[in-house]
Amino acid sequence: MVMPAPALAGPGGAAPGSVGDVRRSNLALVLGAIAEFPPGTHPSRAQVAGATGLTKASVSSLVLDLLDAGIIREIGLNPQGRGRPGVGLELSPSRAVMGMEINVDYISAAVVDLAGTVLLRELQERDNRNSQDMPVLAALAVLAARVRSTAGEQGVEILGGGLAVPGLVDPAGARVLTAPNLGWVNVYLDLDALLPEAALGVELFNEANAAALAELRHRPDGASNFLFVSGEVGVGGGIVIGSELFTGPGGHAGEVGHIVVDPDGGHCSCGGTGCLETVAGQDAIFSAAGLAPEGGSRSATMSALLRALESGVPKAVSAVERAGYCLGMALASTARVVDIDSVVLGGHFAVLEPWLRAPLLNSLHKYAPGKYASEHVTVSAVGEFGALLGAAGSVIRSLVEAPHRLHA
Amino acid sequence: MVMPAPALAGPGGAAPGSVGDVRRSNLALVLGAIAEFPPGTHPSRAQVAGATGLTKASVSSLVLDLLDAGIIREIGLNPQGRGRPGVGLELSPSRAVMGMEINVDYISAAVVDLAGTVLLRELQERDNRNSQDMPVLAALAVLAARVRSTAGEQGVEILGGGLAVPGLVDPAGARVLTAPNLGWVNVYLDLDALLPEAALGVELFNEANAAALAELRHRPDGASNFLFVSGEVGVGGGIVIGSELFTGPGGHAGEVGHIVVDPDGGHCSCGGTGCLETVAGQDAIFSAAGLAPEGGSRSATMSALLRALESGVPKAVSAVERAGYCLGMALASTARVVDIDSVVLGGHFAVLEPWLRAPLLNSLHKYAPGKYASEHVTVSAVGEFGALLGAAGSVIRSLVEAPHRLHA
DNA sequence: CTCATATAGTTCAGGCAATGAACTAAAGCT
DNA sequence: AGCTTTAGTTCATTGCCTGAACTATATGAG
Repeated sequence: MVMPAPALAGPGGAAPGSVGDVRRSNLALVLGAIAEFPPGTHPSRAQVAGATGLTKASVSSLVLDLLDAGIIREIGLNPQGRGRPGVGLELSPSRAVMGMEINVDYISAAVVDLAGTVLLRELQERDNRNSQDMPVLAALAVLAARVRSTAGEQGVEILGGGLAVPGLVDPAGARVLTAPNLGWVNVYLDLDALLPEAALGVELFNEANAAALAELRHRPDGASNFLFVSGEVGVGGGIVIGSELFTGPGGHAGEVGHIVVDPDGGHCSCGGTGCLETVAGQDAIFSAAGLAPEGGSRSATMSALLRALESGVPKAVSAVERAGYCLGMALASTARVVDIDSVVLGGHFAVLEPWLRAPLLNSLHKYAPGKYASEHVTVSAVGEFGALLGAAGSVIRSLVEAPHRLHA
Repeated sequence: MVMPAPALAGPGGAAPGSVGDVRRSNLALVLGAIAEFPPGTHPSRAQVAGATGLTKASVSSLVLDLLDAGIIREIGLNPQGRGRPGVGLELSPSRAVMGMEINVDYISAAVVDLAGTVLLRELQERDNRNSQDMPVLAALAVLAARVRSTAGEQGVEILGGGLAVPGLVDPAGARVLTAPNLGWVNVYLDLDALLPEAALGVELFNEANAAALAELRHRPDGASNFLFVSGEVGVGGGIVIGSELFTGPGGHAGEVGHIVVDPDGGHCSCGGTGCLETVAGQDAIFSAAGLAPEGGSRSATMSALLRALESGVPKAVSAVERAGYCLGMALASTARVVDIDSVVLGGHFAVLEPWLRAPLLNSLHKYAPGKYASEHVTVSAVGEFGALLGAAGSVIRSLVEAPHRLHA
């Protein structure tokens, strides 16, 4: 397949292109090629040249810049059979990024190296329901500082961070627009306080979006177009198209939890009616299954639901079946709107998949025949740490795509 | 606002950037600046330099290339008050593109100059229902040749063309995958036969997508994010985000006609169940209104429907109200998936808007409160020639974005 | 009428980045 | 030991943008 001709500036972007942009672009190209080599194998400059289409001379020069910036390092030799062996190149293991998460029941921070490996992870239980933002952020800052200093003792430098939050966010403005389960509305987060003096600062992400990005990286099938649906208290989603997160014009695309699946249904927290969330959200499933969400923690209730399903309690089974069926309707509509035909189930959808799967497939077959093959309905590969990994991964990726931001 | 840093090659695209790409990119930047100047005003090189951020020297050189390629021309002088007057630049009026359309009841061809003005238009009635593709294409080729020669007599050269078809298309493969109302399934179209030896060849478009692009250009409010829904025999749609058509990974995004609005509804031609099209497509509305679509032409039936609405025939009114209400549900879901909050109604939705509007707004308010303001629900500005204009406009735009394709 | 001023557009030296060819380096094979 | 093969570097060349100097052409003041 022929690659599209590169375009320097978009049609709207009135940025003039100069020769320096070429270097920035090629720097990213080279770094990307090194990053995308199968883990364990360390490409030589010559291999990078082959992969990128650049000449050996250019690659040598670009690699030098990346070495100077400390983003990559040389490691060992790489015999190719005959001839002079190449010098292996890899992403520097002493540079890393911090993934952070604020969720309803906990806060968490992890150090992820540039290759995507989790070096350290700490989780701190904390009831953030209807919490104030300041204390939560302060607690997270303490946690982050501790993890950071542990990493520092191992010679790992933190370049930047990503924070995932369960709610609608405005990344540019560092604002959480609304996070119903935290009780936050339009709060500004002082992100830089989380990682003082980190070279790249801290970026903000929606939880489901971040998790979708983590899936992208860790999918065994290597799919680059899919919808990630995350069942939590609410139902979130992230759309990945062409290995990119599709955020829509306002940055809030993929909110599949609020697709209408029951025109005559009940009210939703979003103000709408008959949203998927009112059928397939945790509270909805619990109450339809006859389990009280109030008595005890949410995870305890989930365990109770699983026990009920295993022993075949009719009310529980039909609650989950209804959720699966309605999820299918929402996915059918989504397929039509964004032309996607593969789904990854996360959150409680992953846990409930054995019971959800059949009604989900039925429903997909009924409402969008031919769109989703059964093997394209899969379960999350990253599990509950998806948001954390995705937030970190996204920051790493933006670094790989614009390495010139690191002094070079 | 700070413009995003230009990126030469995408993350996936393994195309190396060389210095020549800078020129290509800047060529497009300059041409785009000239094209986007308010019609009637002809910018000077100095003004272009100001608008693009390039130096006067670079602009002079780039403009020279564009003049040589015949894409622009110098026109008159442009006094700026004091000082030497600038030389006006404009898109060449003697270069044009042909927009073509194959629809159920007609074929059509128009010549559109680079500024987007329609110079010539011919429409030929023709019943293409369940037609063979070859004769239709042959008839269109004859029509196109005639229009082209008329244009040639006026000194206008046709650089390329765009063909809009009511069905799913594969533009790269020049294939119509399925066009239910033409009865076409996976037919290859010999597009180049339509405009032999045109410099840029002929591109293929989905009708609703092309119409969406035409809206983009002709919208009085200048909106750059909206959903265009076109009511025809089927219900088509085109999503415009950031002034770009959003096509999705497979190129078939925006098929809002097959969003599920009635889970217990009837079968749809797509194989699904309860699709919007089964409620708001022309045949569905006609039959719910008690009008026979068989007796007489479709436009006659539409006239009958309008008369019935004007005299308040209850069945007709409620059929259209139901269509509007269900359209609202589909738009509500679409808003959630792609984060769009503005709609343009085309096709019969535009004609029926006086009766559709109230139920549509009610439904939007109920299912997606706060998403669509009333003033963001508007009627098509281009009318029935949208597909034609959009197909041509898209070809023009791709030329403006890659002018180096013309010998230069 | 002439000269100062302001703006448009061109010319030219300088710098930067990629290229391709020539060259050096370091292995395996015979 | 010598040939071959592959990795990586050096260097002259080319292309493009930039900024400064320069030419061209208008208005307006004296």
